[in-house]
Formats: sequence, C-alpha cells, structure tokens
Amino acid sequence: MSRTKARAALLRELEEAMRRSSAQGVLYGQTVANVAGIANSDLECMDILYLEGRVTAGRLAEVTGLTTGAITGVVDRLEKAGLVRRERDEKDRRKVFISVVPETAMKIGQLYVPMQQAMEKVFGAYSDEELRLLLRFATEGYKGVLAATEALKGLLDTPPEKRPDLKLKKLRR
Amino acid sequence: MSRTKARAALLRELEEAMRRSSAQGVLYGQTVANVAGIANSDLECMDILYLEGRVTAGRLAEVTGLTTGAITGVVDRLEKAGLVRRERDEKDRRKVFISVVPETAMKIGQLYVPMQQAMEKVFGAYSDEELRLLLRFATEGYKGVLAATEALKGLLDTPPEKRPDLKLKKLRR
DNA sequence: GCTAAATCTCTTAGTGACTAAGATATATAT
DNA sequence: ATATATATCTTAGTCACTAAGAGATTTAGC
Repeated sequence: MSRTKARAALLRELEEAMRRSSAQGVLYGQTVANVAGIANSDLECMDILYLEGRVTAGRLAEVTGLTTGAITGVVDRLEKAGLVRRERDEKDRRKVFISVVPETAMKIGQLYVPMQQAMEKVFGAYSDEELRLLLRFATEGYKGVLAATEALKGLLDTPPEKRPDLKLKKLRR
Repeated sequence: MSRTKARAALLRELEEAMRRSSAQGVLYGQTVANVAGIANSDLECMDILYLEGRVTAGRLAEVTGLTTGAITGVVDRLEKAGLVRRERDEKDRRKVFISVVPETAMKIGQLYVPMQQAMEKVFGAYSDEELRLLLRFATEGYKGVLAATEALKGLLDTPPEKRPDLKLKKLRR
C-alpha cells in the first residue's frame, strides 16, 4: 500500500472512531440527565454555566441555539430544582444573570464520576508528552468544529433555493 | 511545581478541552439536523445506520435509548423523507430491518463536509505516528465511555431510595 | 402438534419542551 | 423626549416523546 493510501485509511479509521466515541459521549449525557431527572437541554445549560460561570439568559440562548423563550423554561426548571439562581444585573436591569448553586450542582457533578474514573484509567496509559499531544488536538479540534459549525450555519442563512439542494421530499410537513 | 501536580493540571485542562469540543460536536449535529429539516433523533438514527448498516427497529431503540414506539415515529419520518427503507425479515417476520437509501442519504452526508474539511485541516498537522496515537486514544476512549455509561445506567436500576441521593427537590412536575 | 409464554413492532392517549410572535421593561440614540 | 434597540418573559400551538397495551409471529413445554 502506498504511503498516502495508508494515511487515508488511517484518517478514515480515526474519523469513525471519533464519531463513535462522541456518539457514546452524547448517550452518557442523556443518561446523566435521565438519572438526575432533568431535561437534556437543562443539563447542557448546567454544563455551560460550569464552564463559563455566571452568564446571562441571552448568552445561554446563543450558545445552546435555543430561543430565549425556551431558555426561560430551562431556567425556571433549574431554579425550581435549586440548581441555579437568577440575579438581575444592577448595571443593566434588563439582563438576568444565571449562576449555579454550587452545593446543589455538586450532586449533578457526582454523576460524572463514572466518566471521570473511566477517563482517568484511559489517560493513565499515556505519558505527559502524549497527553500534551492530546490536549493540543482537543484544543485545535474544538476550534475546527466551531468553525465548521459556523460554516454550516452560514449555509442555513443562504436562501433555501440557493442552497446545495437536499431535495428531501419535503421533510416535516 | 511537582511532577504529579503538573500532570494533574494537565489532566484537568485535557478534560475541559475534551468537554468543550464534544459539546461543540453536539451543536454541529444539531445544526446538521436543522439544515436537513429532520429531528435530532432522526439524524442520530441515520448515523447509527451508517455505522452499523442494516439494523432492526429494536436495535435502534436499544442503541438510542428511545422506546420502540418512538422509533416507529423516527422510521416513519425517515421513510417518508426517502432516507431509509423498511424491510421485513423473511426469517423472522416480526422483525423489521431498517436500511439507508444511499442515493438520498448522501445528501445528508454532504452536510458533514464542512466538518470533514475542518478535521482534515486539523489532522494535517500530525504525523502518521501521532495519528495512530489519536486513533488508539479514540478507540480506548470509546470503550471507557461505554463502560461509564453502563455503570451509570446500573445506578439507574438500583432502587431510587438506595442511590447516592440527589435530593433535587422533586424535579419534574 | 397445540397451547402458553416470549418477542418484536406498532398504536393510542397524554405530556413536556420547543418555536414564533409579540408583550413588557429597560437602555441608548437622535 | 421620543423613537429605536435590547433583554427577558408570556402565550398559543406543535411535535417528539413515554407508558401501556394491541397485534403478529416465534419459541418452549408438554
């Protein structure tokens, strides 16, 4: 097999492996939401709050791709569950900051323990240098996926009749 | 900083980077479903069909975690859109095999092009050997996540009063 | 072979999270 | 001041989901 062919095969394998593991990651998240008894989007928002800290409702809508109306519902449910708190911005009283309630949110965090343990075990097999390679990849991969998402969204904004036609026999009503 | 402390920091960074990129991956998928005009679960099933080939409705339910009733709806919609075909198993006539219609499904595949291009660009910066490391990691990572999911599900099956209590103030309803 | 139990998909009724559109409240610009 | 913009919430309606069970077929026990 030629060198470039071997590489192409490697890339295909890699792509599939990543697809599989990311699909399984989605399933893990679904299971967490299930066990916690909250909706999927609710958990996603908890995750964003964990990563970004105190953010506005609008920012949550932006990042999740949900409407602001949907976010109102998400925050209502999370607030009722005692997982987050609403705080009006004193500088700009239109804004509502959402922040996690650490004591309660911790309990959700517990559900990630099996995942963390599994990852610890996997990571254990790698040297520091190898881990740095993985970190570099994850960081660049994130940027790549972000850019790809933007590119795809751009496609959404071009008028439907000018898009690379899908001709899907009128999906959805 | 001690060596083990440096490694711990590295692991934390790595975990967060993976979390971010996988979250972004989820968003990419949502966008694909959006542009294609199909539901999220519908796309997830297309993905499974692509990876596993011809599978039964029951298997789809198993893998996605949806009820068989929900799968009936998914397959109805996908079939109407011309993306998949139902075929009764001639050996066991209770079973229904679902398989993609390649010509139509290709059009969905197109929506992954931006992602593939982004990944190609990222992968381009790595040597064959480095890619093999990434492949090894993705493969082992998949197994780890799968095991973690099972562990978490096991938790779901233990009677609620015996679970590490979440005490989430009666979520839902 | 025949009946009972098991297995697989589909149907039905009901529910919860979503969107679109617009209401409300506050901030900014002219 | 008034108009426009921004940020969140409200409302009505829709869609995909679950739970439960029906229908069709296969498997097991006798």
